[in-house]
Amino acid sequence: MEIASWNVNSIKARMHAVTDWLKSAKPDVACLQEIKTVDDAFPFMEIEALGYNVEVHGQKSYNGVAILSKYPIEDVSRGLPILGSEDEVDDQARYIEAIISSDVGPVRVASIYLPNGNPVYDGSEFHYKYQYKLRWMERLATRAERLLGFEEPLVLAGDYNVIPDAKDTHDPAGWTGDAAFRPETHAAFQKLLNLGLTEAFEQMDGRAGQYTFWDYQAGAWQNNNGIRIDHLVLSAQAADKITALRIDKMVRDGKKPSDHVPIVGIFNF
DNA sequence: ATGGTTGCGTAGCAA
Repeated sequence: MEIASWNVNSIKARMHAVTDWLKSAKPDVACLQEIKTVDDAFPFMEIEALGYNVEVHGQKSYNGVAILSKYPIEDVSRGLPILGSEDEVDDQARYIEAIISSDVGPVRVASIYLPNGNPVYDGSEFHYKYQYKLRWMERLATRAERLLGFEEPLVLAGDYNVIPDAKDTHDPAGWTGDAAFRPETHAAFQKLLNLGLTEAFEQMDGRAGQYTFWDYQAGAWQNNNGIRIDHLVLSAQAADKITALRIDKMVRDGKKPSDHVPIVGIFNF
C-alpha cells in the first residue's frame, strides 16, 4: 500500500497538478493539506472519477485537510480535541483522521496541517501564533498517545512545519529562529516521537539535502533553497512494514506548482 | 535589495 502526503496550497488552484499526479503516482491513500475551501466547494466529482473515496475537513480561505483513498474510509473524525477535552475542537481545520479499510487489514491514517507558528515573538513574549503551534503539538501528542494504545498500523501524515535537523535545510543559518526550527519546536516534535513513533524519512534514508518545500520567492526552487517539513510519522506496526519513502520533487517543476511536493510511503501491507 | 511570490478574495493576511 502506498500512502502519500501533499500540501497542495489550494485544491482549486491545484486541480490540474493534483489530478496529473494522482493519475501517474496512483497512491492508494493521499492525505492533502491546505485545500483552502469549504467542504461544499471541494471538487469531489473529479477526484472520485479517478477511483478515490474522499473525506474532507474544510474551511473558508485557509487551512483545510482531506483524505483520499482507493479503499473504503471509515470512522472519520474531524478536528483535534483541545487539551482537557474529549471532543471539543477549535475552528481551524487542520486534522482529519480515519480508518482505511483495506483488503490486507485496517490502517489508521491522519492528514495533519500543523500550524506554521510565525511570527515567534510579540515583543518579549511568544506571539499567540507560536503559542498556538506549541499547544497544537501537545494536542497532537495527546491524541497520538491514545491511538498508540490500539497497537495498530498508524500513519500520521502531513505538513508538520517542523525542520527536524540542520541537514534538512539548505540554509540552516537562514532558518535560525524560525518557528519551524526553534529548540521549543524540536523539543515538542521529539516528545511526539518519544511516545514510540518513527519519522519515516529518518528511518528509510536520512540523507542531507532532501527537501519537500521550496518557497515561491527569491528563486528558492532554482537555487534548491529548500526545507524538509512534510513527514510520515509511524507507529511500530507501520514502521515495521515500510519499504521505501519517495519524494516526488519533479512535481515542483510542473505548471502552477504548489510550494510543497508529495511524499509517498510504500508499505508491504 | 528590510526585498521577493502565491492564494484567497478583492484589502490585507497567511505562508
